[in-house]
Amino acid sequence: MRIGELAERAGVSTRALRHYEELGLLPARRAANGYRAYGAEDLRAVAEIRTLVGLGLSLEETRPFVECLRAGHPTGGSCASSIAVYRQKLAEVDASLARLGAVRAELETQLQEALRERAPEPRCGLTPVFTPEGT
Amino acid sequence: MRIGELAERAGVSTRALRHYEELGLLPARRAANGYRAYGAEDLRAVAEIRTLVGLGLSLEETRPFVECLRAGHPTGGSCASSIAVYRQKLAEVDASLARLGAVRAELETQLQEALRERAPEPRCGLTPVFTPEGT
DNA sequence: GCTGGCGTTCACGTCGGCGTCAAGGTCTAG
DNA sequence: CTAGACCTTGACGCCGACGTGAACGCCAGC
Repeated sequence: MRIGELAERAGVSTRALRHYEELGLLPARRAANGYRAYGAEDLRAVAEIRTLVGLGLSLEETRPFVECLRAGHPTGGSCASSIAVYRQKLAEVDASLARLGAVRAELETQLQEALRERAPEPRCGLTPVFTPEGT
Repeated sequence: MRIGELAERAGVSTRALRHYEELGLLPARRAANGYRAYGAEDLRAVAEIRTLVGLGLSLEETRPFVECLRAGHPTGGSCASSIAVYRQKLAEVDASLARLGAVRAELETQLQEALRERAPEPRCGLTPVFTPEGT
């Protein structure tokens, strides 16, 4: 399989594949004419990369997984280094969630405060009034 | 107040202040010698910017707030355009929270699955064993 | 006058993950 | 033979928010 086919089957650009190769994530055999030659295991590797990137890992962070696959393990997550990355990422995501939750609360507070300032005399008991600025 | 003092009092770099000026966020008066001259309202503006950036807004998104301040309003959030940004940001944060929650769940799943693969024969009933790879 | 600490503008570097040319080589079908 | 569809390497562009350095001006104190 050449780079175009792999790209299409993996749903990525050829540029991306070359980029992965530059990073050493996806070393390619070469045909006699210099064209990159890929196999099914490479499709597997690219799929693993895209899945993990989709979960928020950087390309560098996918390296243990890809190397794990290349080492013959059934899944990229079977190795200790991959599991360490999972744990670390999980911790990072938890931290992000906590921070984002706090940010959300603060945004909500600020918004309500701003709304109070702009509506100093709310007419209670009336149905909500259409306010063009609120769009 | 010159740029160095404002930078120190606001807790940002002079480069950042010049960057804000480039963006038109922080126009500065000039002294006779060409030095930028700032007042208390500029300190206020920079504080507003930093607070909002801390909440995840881009510099561009702080523009309505800064202009609101400059227009003489008591707070940067008093204007309709600022409130719109608040609402939009809140929606974005909610989306991020939802997505990040899903990602967290998926990471957790993958981690557990990976752990199961690596420990096919758990010795039940024993106290947890120290596993150096799990660090 | 000279040093040192401020200020000025200009402009390139950084980080990640590629996009997008440019200039060419390779192979296949007509 | 030639078009055109693939491939190659090399290298610059992009986004945001500045960092960093060069080369220079301004001003206070000694």
